[in-house]
Amino acid sequence: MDKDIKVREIVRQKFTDYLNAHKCRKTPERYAILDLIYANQKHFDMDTLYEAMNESNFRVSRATLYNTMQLLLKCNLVLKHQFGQNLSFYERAYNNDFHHHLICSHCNKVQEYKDAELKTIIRSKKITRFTPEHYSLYIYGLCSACARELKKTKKNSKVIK
Amino acid sequence: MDKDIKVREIVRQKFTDYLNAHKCRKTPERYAILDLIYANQKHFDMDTLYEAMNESNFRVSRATLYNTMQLLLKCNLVLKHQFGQNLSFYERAYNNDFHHHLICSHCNKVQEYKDAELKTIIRSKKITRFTPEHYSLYIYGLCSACARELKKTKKNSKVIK
DNA sequence: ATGTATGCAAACCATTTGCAATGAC
DNA sequence: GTCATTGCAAATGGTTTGCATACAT
Repeated sequence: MDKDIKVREIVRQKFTDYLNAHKCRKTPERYAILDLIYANQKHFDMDTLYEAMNESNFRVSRATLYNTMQLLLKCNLVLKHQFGQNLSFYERAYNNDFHHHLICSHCNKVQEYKDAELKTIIRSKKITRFTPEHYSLYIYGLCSACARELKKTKKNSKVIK
Repeated sequence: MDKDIKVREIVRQKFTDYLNAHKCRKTPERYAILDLIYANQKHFDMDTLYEAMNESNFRVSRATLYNTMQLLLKCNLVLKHQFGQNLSFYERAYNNDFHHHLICSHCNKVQEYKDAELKTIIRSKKITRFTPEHYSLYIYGLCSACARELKKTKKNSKVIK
């Protein structure tokens, strides 16, 4: 798609600007990682990205992956999420359909949740002595499947007793 | 304070209810951990809690600490936060002055941020196929000290060039 | 030519696990 | 007495680090 190519160019440019401003080298590894992240849409973890990089024609080490990810986080091209487990999730930040996250505290499933009103209100907040860059809203609770399952279990245990 | 003792009794009761409902044993270790958490007000990490437990007259192992924390999380007496680093922070959840979190992406300092309007709006959201229990809003950005420092650095670098 | 970035392997460290001993029920 | 829970020490696994080599500048 035209749009995807355009996005790719824009984020490459933003990355270049950041690397220049911080006197970092513009290595092919760094751009290959950025490209792969922006070629896909969804959340990913480091292991998935590592595997995907290896399957592509550009192999990088885990060290480089972590190093690059720190740069991408610093220039706000990637967002990092931790949903209570010890695994970190990432997602692209530019041109991303903005959303919040619903996390099931029973099965740990994560769903995206879009709410324009919330987005607007949170962004409009003026905070004294703090300059916001981005934010994450995590809503923890029960997904419909787990709610159903738990209700069933409860009913059964009543019958048994 | 009277109020603190009352809170202590209430959360102990809630914990007892949970342990009974799940046929878990009511060990002194578990109550000692709960008491210590509710004797203090602020955020803490596992290491701090472990040290504090050891300094108190009730020594527990790290294994028990983690085990108990999982129970306290499940019965919503404790909240867990991860602010991007690999360290998890916790705070008491009952009778807690509800707040959001401002995280400086430069120095990683975490501040509490209270906003009644946000709280009300987020809580009022009806989400299809999801039953919310609690939520976390993390706002990332620059704290005033870092904003000032960065401005200064920028100015200096201009002068030098 | 210089020194940053890479790959590799080892180190790190918060958290988890296995197991024998303890103690709640 | 039974079996969940504890403490200990070892294992786990995501992330970081040290160092020699490669390569962007």
